[in-house]
Amino acid sequence: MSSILTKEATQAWIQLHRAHRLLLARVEETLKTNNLPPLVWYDVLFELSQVKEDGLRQYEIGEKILLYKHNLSRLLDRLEKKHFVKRYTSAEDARGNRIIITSAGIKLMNQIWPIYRDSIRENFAGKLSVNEFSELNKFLCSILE
Amino acid sequence: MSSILTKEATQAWIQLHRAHRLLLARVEETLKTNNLPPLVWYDVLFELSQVKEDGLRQYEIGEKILLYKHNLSRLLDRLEKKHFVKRYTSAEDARGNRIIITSAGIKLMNQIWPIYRDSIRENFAGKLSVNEFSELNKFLCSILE
DNA sequence: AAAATATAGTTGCAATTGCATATACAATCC
DNA sequence: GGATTGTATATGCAATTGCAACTATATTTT
Repeated sequence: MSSILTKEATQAWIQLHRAHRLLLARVEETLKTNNLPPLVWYDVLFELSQVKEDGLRQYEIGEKILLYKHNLSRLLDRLEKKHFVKRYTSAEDARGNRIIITSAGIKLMNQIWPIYRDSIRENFAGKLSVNEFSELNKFLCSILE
Repeated sequence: MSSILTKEATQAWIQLHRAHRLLLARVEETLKTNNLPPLVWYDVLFELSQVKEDGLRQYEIGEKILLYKHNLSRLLDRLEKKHFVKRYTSAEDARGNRIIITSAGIKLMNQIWPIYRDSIRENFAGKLSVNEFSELNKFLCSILE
Protein backbone atom coordinates (compact mmCIF):
# COMPACT_ATOMS: atom_id res chain seq x y z
CA MET A 1 0.00 0.00 0.00
CA SER A 2 2.35 2.73 1.15
CA SER A 3 5.55 1.64 -0.52
CA ILE A 4 7.83 4.59 -1.00
CA LEU A 5 7.45 6.49 -4.24
CA THR A 6 11.00 7.09 -5.31
CA LYS A 7 12.22 9.43 -8.00
CA GLU A 8 13.25 6.38 -10.02
CA ALA A 9 9.81 4.78 -9.86
CA THR A 10 8.11 8.06 -10.75
CA GLN A 11 10.41 8.59 -13.68
CA ALA A 12 9.84 5.05 -14.94
CA TRP A 13 6.08 5.53 -14.54
CA ILE A 14 6.11 8.62 -16.71
CA GLN A 15 8.34 7.06 -19.36
CA LEU A 16 6.25 3.93 -19.52
CA HIS A 17 3.18 5.91 -20.46
CA ARG A 18 5.06 8.15 -22.86
CA ALA A 19 6.60 5.18 -24.59
CA HIS A 20 3.27 3.49 -24.95
CA ARG A 21 1.52 6.55 -26.31
CA LEU A 22 4.21 7.36 -28.80
CA LEU A 23 4.62 3.82 -30.09
CA LEU A 24 0.90 3.20 -30.34
CA ALA A 25 0.37 6.47 -32.18
CA ARG A 26 3.03 5.49 -34.70
CA VAL A 27 1.58 2.07 -35.29
CA GLU A 28 -1.95 3.39 -35.66
CA GLU A 29 -0.75 6.01 -38.10
CA THR A 30 1.03 3.42 -40.20
CA LEU A 31 -2.00 1.14 -40.21
CA LYS A 32 -4.22 4.03 -41.22
CA THR A 33 -2.02 5.12 -44.09
CA ASN A 34 -2.12 1.52 -45.31
CA ASN A 35 -5.92 1.53 -45.16
CA LEU A 36 -5.96 -1.01 -42.39
CA PRO A 37 -8.24 -1.08 -39.33
CA PRO A 38 -7.11 -0.06 -35.83
CA LEU A 39 -4.69 -2.25 -33.93
CA VAL A 40 -7.30 -3.55 -31.53
CA TRP A 41 -8.91 -5.44 -34.41
CA TYR A 42 -5.67 -7.28 -34.85
CA ASP A 43 -5.44 -7.98 -31.13
CA VAL A 44 -8.84 -9.65 -31.13
CA LEU A 45 -8.22 -11.61 -34.31
CA PHE A 46 -4.85 -12.71 -33.04
CA GLU A 47 -6.26 -14.08 -29.80
CA LEU A 48 -8.95 -15.91 -31.71
CA SER A 49 -6.40 -17.35 -34.12
CA GLN A 50 -4.44 -18.83 -31.22
CA VAL A 51 -7.20 -21.19 -30.11
CA LYS A 52 -8.92 -24.22 -31.54
CA GLU A 53 -11.99 -24.19 -33.69
CA ASP A 54 -14.46 -23.53 -30.89
CA GLY A 55 -13.16 -20.04 -30.32
CA LEU A 56 -13.37 -17.93 -27.20
CA ARG A 57 -15.98 -16.43 -24.93
CA GLN A 58 -16.18 -12.66 -24.91
CA TYR A 59 -14.95 -12.44 -21.35
CA GLU A 60 -11.92 -14.54 -22.28
CA ILE A 61 -10.98 -12.13 -25.02
CA GLY A 62 -11.62 -9.26 -22.64
CA GLU A 63 -9.22 -10.69 -20.08
CA LYS A 64 -6.51 -11.08 -22.68
CA ILE A 65 -6.69 -7.70 -24.29
CA LEU A 66 -7.99 -5.70 -21.32
CA LEU A 67 -11.04 -4.02 -22.77
CA TYR A 68 -14.34 -3.14 -21.11
CA LYS A 69 -16.83 -5.83 -21.88
CA HIS A 70 -19.40 -3.49 -23.39
CA ASN A 71 -16.81 -2.02 -25.71
CA LEU A 72 -15.65 -5.46 -26.70
CA SER A 73 -19.25 -6.40 -27.40
CA ARG A 74 -19.55 -3.57 -29.85
CA LEU A 75 -16.13 -4.12 -31.36
CA LEU A 76 -17.28 -7.67 -32.09
CA ASP A 77 -20.45 -6.26 -33.66
CA ARG A 78 -18.24 -4.36 -36.08
CA LEU A 79 -15.99 -7.33 -36.75
CA GLU A 80 -18.99 -9.58 -37.24
CA LYS A 81 -20.71 -7.14 -39.57
CA LYS A 82 -17.63 -7.29 -41.78
CA HIS A 83 -17.55 -11.11 -41.47
CA PHE A 84 -14.15 -11.29 -39.80
CA VAL A 85 -15.59 -13.14 -36.82
CA LYS A 86 -18.73 -15.10 -36.07
CA ARG A 87 -20.70 -15.46 -32.88
CA TYR A 88 -22.39 -18.71 -32.12
CA THR A 89 -24.29 -19.95 -29.12
CA SER A 90 -22.98 -22.97 -27.33
CA ALA A 91 -25.03 -25.18 -25.01
CA GLU A 92 -22.36 -24.78 -22.36
CA ASP A 93 -23.64 -21.46 -21.05
CA ALA A 94 -26.63 -19.88 -22.68
CA ARG A 95 -25.95 -16.45 -21.20
CA GLY A 96 -23.19 -15.79 -23.62
CA ASN A 97 -21.76 -16.82 -26.93
CA ARG A 98 -18.54 -18.05 -28.38
CA ILE A 99 -16.57 -16.15 -30.96
CA ILE A 100 -14.63 -17.70 -33.81
CA ILE A 101 -12.45 -16.15 -36.45
CA THR A 102 -13.49 -16.64 -40.07
CA SER A 103 -11.20 -17.27 -43.00
CA ALA A 104 -11.70 -13.63 -44.00
CA GLY A 105 -10.56 -12.73 -40.49
CA ILE A 106 -7.41 -14.80 -40.89
CA LYS A 107 -6.79 -13.14 -44.22
CA LEU A 108 -7.13 -9.70 -42.65
CA MET A 109 -4.72 -10.66 -39.87
CA ASN A 110 -2.21 -11.74 -42.48
CA GLN A 111 -2.61 -8.43 -44.22
CA ILE A 112 -2.10 -6.45 -41.04
CA TRP A 113 0.83 -8.35 -39.61
CA PRO A 114 3.56 -7.41 -42.12
CA ILE A 115 2.73 -3.74 -41.73
CA TYR A 116 2.45 -4.00 -37.97
CA ARG A 117 5.69 -5.98 -37.79
CA ASP A 118 7.56 -3.39 -39.83
CA SER A 119 6.34 -0.69 -37.51
CA ILE A 120 7.54 -2.61 -34.46
CA ARG A 121 10.87 -3.15 -36.15
CA GLU A 122 11.27 0.45 -37.10
CA ASN A 123 10.16 2.05 -33.85
CA PHE A 124 11.08 -0.50 -31.25
CA ALA A 125 13.09 -3.58 -32.11
CA GLY A 126 16.30 -1.77 -32.96
CA LYS A 127 16.44 0.31 -29.81
CA LEU A 128 17.74 -2.31 -27.40
CA SER A 129 19.78 -5.51 -27.47
CA VAL A 130 18.23 -8.93 -27.04
CA ASN A 131 19.41 -9.06 -23.44
CA GLU A 132 18.01 -5.65 -22.72
CA PHE A 133 14.63 -6.57 -24.18
CA SER A 134 14.71 -9.67 -22.08
CA GLU A 135 15.38 -7.59 -18.97
CA LEU A 136 12.71 -5.09 -19.92
CA ASN A 137 10.23 -7.86 -20.36
CA LYS A 138 11.12 -9.30 -16.98
CA PHE A 139 10.53 -5.95 -15.31
CA LEU A 140 7.22 -5.45 -17.03
CA CYS A 141 6.08 -8.92 -16.06
CA SER A 142 6.93 -8.17 -12.43
CA ILE A 143 4.85 -5.03 -12.65
CA LEU A 144 1.91 -6.94 -14.03
CA GLU A 145 1.94 -9.49 -11.25
CA MET B 1 14.51 -0.14 -40.72
CA SER B 2 14.72 -3.91 -40.96
CA SER B 3 16.23 -4.75 -37.60
CA ILE B 4 15.45 -8.28 -36.63
CA LEU B 5 12.28 -8.81 -34.66
CA THR B 6 13.35 -11.21 -31.97
CA LYS B 7 11.12 -13.16 -29.63
CA GLU B 8 12.45 -11.02 -26.78
CA ALA B 9 11.56 -7.75 -28.48
CA THR B 10 8.11 -9.01 -29.42
CA GLN B 11 7.45 -10.19 -25.89
CA ALA B 12 8.58 -6.86 -24.44
CA TRP B 13 6.37 -5.04 -26.93
CA ILE B 14 3.31 -6.95 -25.83
CA GLN B 15 4.07 -6.56 -22.15
CA LEU B 16 4.69 -2.85 -22.53
CA HIS B 17 1.22 -2.31 -23.87
CA ARG B 18 -0.41 -4.66 -21.39
CA ALA B 19 1.31 -2.93 -18.49
CA HIS B 20 0.25 0.46 -19.69
CA ARG B 21 -3.35 -0.53 -20.22
CA LEU B 22 -3.70 -2.24 -16.90
CA LEU B 23 -2.03 0.49 -14.88
CA LEU B 24 -3.91 3.27 -16.60
CA ALA B 25 -7.22 1.50 -16.12
CA ARG B 26 -6.52 1.18 -12.41
CA VAL B 27 -5.57 4.81 -12.00
CA GLU B 28 -8.60 6.01 -13.94
CA GLU B 29 -10.86 3.82 -11.88
CA THR B 30 -9.44 5.16 -8.64
CA LEU B 31 -9.78 8.74 -9.82
CA LYS B 32 -13.36 8.12 -10.84
CA THR B 33 -14.37 6.56 -7.55
CA ASN B 34 -12.92 9.63 -5.86
CA ASN B 35 -14.99 11.90 -8.09
CA LEU B 36 -11.93 13.25 -9.81
CA PRO B 37 -11.50 14.03 -13.51
CA PRO B 38 -9.55 11.82 -15.92
CA LEU B 39 -5.80 11.61 -15.65
CA VAL B 40 -5.17 13.68 -18.76
CA TRP B 41 -6.53 16.71 -16.91
CA TYR B 42 -3.80 16.24 -14.37
CA ASP B 43 -1.19 15.85 -17.10
CA VAL B 44 -2.10 19.19 -18.62
CA LEU B 45 -2.32 21.00 -15.30
CA PHE B 46 0.98 19.52 -14.21
CA GLU B 47 2.79 20.72 -17.32
CA LEU B 48 1.34 24.19 -16.88
CA SER B 49 2.34 24.26 -13.23
CA GLN B 50 5.95 23.55 -14.15
CA VAL B 51 6.41 26.80 -16.06
CA LYS B 52 6.51 30.47 -15.20
CA GLU B 53 3.52 32.77 -15.17
CA ASP B 54 3.26 33.17 -18.93
CA GLY B 55 2.22 29.57 -19.42
CA LEU B 56 2.53 27.43 -22.51
CA ARG B 57 1.41 27.38 -26.11
CA GLN B 58 -0.99 24.62 -27.06
CA TYR B 59 1.56 22.94 -29.27
CA GLU B 60 4.03 22.90 -26.40
CA ILE B 61 1.56 21.08 -24.19
CA GLY B 62 0.77 18.77 -27.07
CA GLU B 63 4.41 17.84 -27.51
CA LYS B 64 4.76 17.05 -23.84
CA ILE B 65 1.69 14.93 -23.37
CA LEU B 66 1.36 13.57 -26.91
CA LEU B 67 -2.17 14.50 -27.82
CA TYR B 68 -3.65 15.50 -31.17
CA LYS B 69 -3.95 19.26 -31.34
CA HIS B 70 -7.66 19.24 -32.01
CA ASN B 71 -8.29 17.04 -29.00
CA LEU B 72 -6.10 19.21 -26.85
CA SER B 73 -7.95 22.25 -28.07
CA ARG B 74 -11.21 20.79 -26.87
CA LEU B 75 -9.76 19.46 -23.66
CA LEU B 76 -8.65 23.02 -22.95
CA ASP B 77 -12.18 24.22 -23.73
CA ARG B 78 -13.43 21.95 -20.96
CA LEU B 79 -10.71 22.99 -18.54
CA GLU B 80 -11.30 26.64 -19.31
CA LYS B 81 -15.06 26.36 -18.88
CA LYS B 82 -14.43 25.06 -15.38
CA HIS B 83 -11.89 27.85 -14.77
CA PHE B 84 -8.91 25.55 -14.22
CA VAL B 85 -6.94 27.18 -17.03
CA LYS B 86 -7.13 30.43 -18.93
CA ARG B 87 -6.27 31.22 -22.53
CA TYR B 88 -4.82 34.59 -23.38
CA THR B 89 -3.51 36.06 -26.58
CA SER B 90 0.04 37.18 -26.66
CA ALA B 91 1.52 39.59 -29.20
CA GLU B 92 4.26 37.06 -29.89
CA ASP B 93 2.23 35.02 -32.36
CA ALA B 94 -1.33 35.98 -33.12
CA ARG B 95 -2.20 32.61 -34.65
CA GLY B 96 -2.37 30.97 -31.29
CA ASN B 97 -2.75 31.64 -27.62
CA ARG B 98 -0.97 30.95 -24.40
CA ILE B 99 -2.45 28.84 -21.64
CA ILE B 100 -1.97 29.46 -17.94
CA ILE B 101 -3.13 27.50 -14.95
CA THR B 102 -5.42 29.29 -12.49
CA SER B 103 -5.36 29.00 -8.72
CA ALA B 104 -8.41 26.75 -8.98
CA GLY B 105 -6.37 24.61 -11.36
CA ILE B 106 -3.54 24.37 -8.87
CA LYS B 107 -6.04 23.43 -6.19
CA LEU B 108 -7.45 20.68 -8.37
CA MET B 109 -3.96 19.34 -9.07
CA ASN B 110 -3.32 19.22 -5.36
CA GLN B 111 -6.52 17.28 -4.88
CA ILE B 112 -5.67 14.79 -7.59
CA TRP B 113 -2.05 14.17 -6.71
CA PRO B 114 -2.46 12.33 -3.38
CA ILE B 115 -4.96 9.93 -4.95
CA TYR B 116 -2.87 9.50 -8.06
CA ARG B 117 0.27 9.01 -6.00
CA ASP B 118 -1.38 6.34 -3.87
CA SER B 119 -2.42 4.52 -6.99
CA ILE B 120 1.12 4.59 -8.37
CA ARG B 121 2.40 3.35 -5.03
CA GLU B 122 -0.09 0.57 -4.83
CA ASN B 123 0.10 -0.68 -8.40
CA PHE B 124 3.62 0.14 -9.43
CA ALA B 125 6.16 1.44 -6.97
CA GLY B 126 6.41 -1.70 -4.88
CA LYS B 127 6.98 -4.06 -7.78
CA LEU B 128 10.65 -3.35 -8.45
CA SER B 129 13.69 -2.13 -6.60
CA VAL B 130 15.14 1.34 -7.05
CA ASN B 131 17.88 -0.05 -9.27
CA GLU B 132 15.41 -1.97 -11.36
CA PHE B 133 13.25 1.10 -11.86
CA SER B 134 16.33 2.98 -12.84
CA GLU B 135 17.18 0.31 -15.42
CA LEU B 136 13.59 0.21 -16.66
CA ASN B 137 13.63 3.94 -17.08
CA LYS B 138 16.89 3.77 -18.98
CA PHE B 139 15.44 1.21 -21.39
CA LEU B 140 12.31 3.21 -21.94
CA CYS B 141 14.29 6.34 -22.63
CA SER B 142 16.33 4.47 -25.22
CA ILE B 143 13.13 3.38 -26.89
CA LEU B 144 11.86 6.94 -27.01
CA GLU B 145 14.97 8.26 -28.69
C1' DA C 1 5.97 43.11 -51.64
C1' DA C 2 2.86 39.65 -53.67
C1' DA C 3 2.30 34.75 -53.97
C1' DA C 4 2.96 30.37 -52.13
C1' DT C 5 3.61 27.49 -48.36
C1' DA C 6 3.68 26.33 -43.48
C1' DT C 7 2.01 26.64 -38.73
C1' DA C 8 -1.48 27.28 -34.77
C1' DG C 9 -5.63 26.46 -33.48
C1' DT C 10 -10.80 25.64 -34.23
C1' DT C 11 -14.98 23.35 -35.78
C1' DG C 12 -18.52 20.03 -37.94
C1' DC C 13 -19.45 15.53 -38.16
C1' DA C 14 -18.91 10.55 -37.71
C1' DA C 15 -17.04 6.80 -34.99
C1' DT C 16 -15.79 5.14 -30.65
C1' DT C 17 -15.84 4.96 -25.73
C1' DG C 18 -17.69 5.39 -21.06
C1' DC C 19 -21.50 5.03 -18.04
C1' DA C 20 -25.67 3.33 -16.34
C1' DT C 21 -28.99 0.20 -16.85
C1' DA C 22 -31.35 -3.81 -18.89
C1' DT C 23 -31.85 -8.69 -20.12
C1' DA C 24 -31.14 -13.32 -19.76
C1' DC C 25 -29.39 -17.12 -17.75
C1' DA C 26 -26.49 -19.56 -13.78
C1' DA C 27 -25.28 -20.54 -9.28
C1' DT C 28 -26.15 -20.25 -4.49
C1' DC C 29 -28.91 -19.83 -0.42
C1' DC C 30 -32.81 -20.79 2.51
C1' DG D 1 -37.63 -25.38 -5.48
C1' DG D 2 -38.38 -20.38 -5.11
C1' DA D 3 -35.83 -16.31 -3.98
C1' DT D 4 -31.49 -14.02 -4.13
C1' DT D 5 -27.24 -13.00 -5.88
C1' DG D 6 -23.82 -13.27 -9.53
C1' DT D 7 -22.23 -13.56 -14.37
C1' DA D 8 -22.29 -12.72 -19.54
C1' DT D 9 -23.57 -9.77 -22.79
C1' DA D 10 -26.26 -5.96 -24.88
C1' DT D 11 -28.05 -1.27 -25.43
C1' DG D 12 -29.48 3.84 -24.96
C1' DC D 13 -27.35 7.93 -24.33
C1' DA D 14 -23.76 11.30 -23.31
C1' DA D 15 -18.90 12.43 -23.61
C1' DT D 16 -14.77 12.00 -26.02
C1' DT D 17 -11.94 11.09 -29.96
C1' DG D 18 -10.61 10.87 -34.83
C1' DC D 19 -10.91 12.81 -39.29
C1' DA D 20 -11.27 16.35 -42.64
C1' DA D 21 -11.74 20.78 -43.69
C1' DC D 22 -11.39 25.62 -42.34
C1' DT D 23 -9.68 30.27 -40.53
C1' DA D 24 -6.12 33.13 -39.43
C1' DT D 25 -1.56 34.44 -39.10
C1' DA D 26 3.63 33.54 -40.03
C1' DT D 27 7.32 32.41 -42.90
C1' DT D 28 9.53 31.61 -47.16
C1' DT D 29 10.06 32.21 -51.97
C1' DT D 30 10.56 34.80 -55.99
